[in-house]
Amino acid sequence: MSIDQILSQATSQAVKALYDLDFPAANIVPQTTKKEFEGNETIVVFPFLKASHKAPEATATEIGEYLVANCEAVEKFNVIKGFLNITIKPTFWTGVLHHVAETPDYGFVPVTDASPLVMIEYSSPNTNKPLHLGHVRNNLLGYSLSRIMQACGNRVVKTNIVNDRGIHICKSMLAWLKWGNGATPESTGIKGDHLIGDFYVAFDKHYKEEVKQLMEQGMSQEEAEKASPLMHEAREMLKKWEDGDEQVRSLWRMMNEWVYAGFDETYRRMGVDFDKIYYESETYLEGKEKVLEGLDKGVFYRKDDGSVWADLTPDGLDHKLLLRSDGTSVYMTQDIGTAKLRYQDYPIDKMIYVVGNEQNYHFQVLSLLLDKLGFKWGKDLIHFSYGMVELPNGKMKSREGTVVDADELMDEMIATARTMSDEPGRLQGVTDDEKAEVLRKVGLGALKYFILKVDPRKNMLFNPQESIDFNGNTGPFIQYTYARIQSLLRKASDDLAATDYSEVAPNDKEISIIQRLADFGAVVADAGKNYSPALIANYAYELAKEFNQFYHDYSILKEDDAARRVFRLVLSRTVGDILKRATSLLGMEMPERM
RNA sequence: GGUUCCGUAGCUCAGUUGGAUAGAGCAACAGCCUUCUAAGCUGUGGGUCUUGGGUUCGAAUCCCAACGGAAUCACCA
Repeated sequence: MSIDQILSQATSQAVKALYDLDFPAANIVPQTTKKEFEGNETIVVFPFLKASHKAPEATATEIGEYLVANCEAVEKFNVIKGFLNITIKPTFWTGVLHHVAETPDYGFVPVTDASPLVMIEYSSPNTNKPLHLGHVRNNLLGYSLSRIMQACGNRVVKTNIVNDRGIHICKSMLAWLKWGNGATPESTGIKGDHLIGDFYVAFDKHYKEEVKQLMEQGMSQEEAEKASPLMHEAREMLKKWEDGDEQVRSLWRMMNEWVYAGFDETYRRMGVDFDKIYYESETYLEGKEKVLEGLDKGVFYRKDDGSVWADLTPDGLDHKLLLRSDGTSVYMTQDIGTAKLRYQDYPIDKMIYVVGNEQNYHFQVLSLLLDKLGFKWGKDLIHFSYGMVELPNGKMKSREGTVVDADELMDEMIATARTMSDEPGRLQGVTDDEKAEVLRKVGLGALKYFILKVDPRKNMLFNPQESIDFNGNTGPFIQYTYARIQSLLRKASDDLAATDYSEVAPNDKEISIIQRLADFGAVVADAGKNYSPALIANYAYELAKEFNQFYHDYSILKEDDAARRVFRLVLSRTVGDILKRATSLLGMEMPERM
């Protein structure tokens, strides 16, 4: 049982004994005492005043006296206004440290076959261009979330729905046919996804040119866009694709393979993966049946022109189109189809979609529709809605060339890590391979932490000029702290298990670190409940920071008292363990030295 | 215009079932490498928590309104 729980229960008993007040222990949440005051844990007594009929100070004092008399862990207390500051017996904290240090997977809830099954959809790229900064945020959030949900005791299935069909792919294909001269990733040495992206840009360039010329001939922009022969050809191609034209299909397959090879490489570098990949080309027809089923059941209705709609006005929303008058699917229909397939494949208890906040409305509607169609997880599906990544001069626009490419970004991060590590004395005596590995971990760690430390819901700013910092509240700072601890442990010759440190009384700084270590479980649970990797990131930073201060204040290896020395080494090792475990939830890797 | 989200230091951000004097990092300035890793540590300066009401012992946090910003509101995906 944790200290918090002990105090909650004891306080609950105290108010019952003193004031005959039934106050559930679950509603009493002790807080860590602020640094300016003496004590470890603080209980706010204002809620008990009505029952005690006494002033806040008197009430707090009475409860404090009760706790000292009846609660084993409590040493003493002091009262300031309505705040009861409790000091826990120092050796009690040593026991807490021992518990955290000796519990494998402390803070993680074990997963069994009976655990709820959570499916997380993330990434969801289009196959006509390489991944950019926006995808990076999506991928990192999605992957981190999957780790967190797993740590909270869920079976997790990571899934990716690849948008591999549609007009955008045809644009790239058409451009390749027209101006590609048979270029392949092999012949050009360009990564497949980038090659396709280049053709997509080429199409757009020529198309814009065409529109411009048509407008000079007197058309309005709208007319010109409609009349464009290029766009017309692209649409023709899409039609042929849908009709299963073998030439178009084989070209499509070939180019998609190039893109997938490129994506795979990017995913691998980023450290994300998937358990199941769905392709829209295989699912986009599936939703129709489900919609017609809904039509039969009377949850949808048909208009005179044959189109099918859902009336969502009772839910405060609008009417939503589900099938066009020609019977074809729209975006929403496809998502219903994918939901159907997924539910056939897995017994899903909870579905999480990691998709940008520009689609909030879409998912609000999807939730209602899936619920109406009888999916048990439909009503409380989670749209993990994250904010846009903005650049100093506004949003990223692929057409204006202001995108930050994912591959380039990772390269730059690693290059920056290299210049930092070139300082004399750093990473000396390690092989080039090991060094490259450290640089990779640090560069990517910086990127991951930078993205994940901010509240996912908020838009965030990315400044490529200033790039990402490696000092202060950053991933490398946490990695550095970890590397330092490993160095310390390498130098400690003691057998850590041999010396009994249970009688060591920690000082304030040490208690503070132990408190934080013990908090880890609660932090993981909170992160899972709030779907927030940022909580983990901030926790890891605070822990690393506190340890760094501690590290500077004490010469651990030169400590004369053997028990104390072991105590500090165990404390250090445990901080390292927890840092590693916390950052693994962010997809970060810890280097043993840096 | 409807709906949703956001507004905290010069900048980027924490602050989560309402708690004590609102915190970090960056940037600026002043110190600390003969010591377990200086990607570090210590110190200084920096705030009308957008504004105005309300709820109460107590509000950055909850409610209402205004202002400012973002997203969305297609027989596009």
